[in-house]
Amino acid sequence: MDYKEANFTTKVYEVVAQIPTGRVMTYGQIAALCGSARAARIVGGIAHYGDPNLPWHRVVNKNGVLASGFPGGRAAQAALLASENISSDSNFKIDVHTLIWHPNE
DNA sequence: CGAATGACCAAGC
DNA sequence: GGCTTGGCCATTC
Repeated sequence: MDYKEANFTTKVYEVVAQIPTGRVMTYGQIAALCGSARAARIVGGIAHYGDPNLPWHRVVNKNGVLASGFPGGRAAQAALLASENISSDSNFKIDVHTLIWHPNE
């Protein structure tokens, strides 16, 4: 992919699409990578109105808990995560210390 | 084009 | 310690 000339939404698509299996990212992290550290809500908005083919199930909030408005509920998202060896607890919370990934590692 | 929304975050009570 | 309020900023109607 090319470098600049990308709108916020386009960058979010790229970032989310590049999250490796078995890893997750936070909305704030993605927003910061896209140029607006405070635009975490926008990432969520894109997730709702944007491309449904992207692995949004790998995106969680800063607390390490699965998002709320996921189609089918958090149980559906947890099931997808379980398919990728990501374990979530009874509160749909994941291990932020281990599973959070960032592209520069 | 203007106003409202939103899958969040941080601070306050 | 958990719940409520306000602010953020791009996208959508």
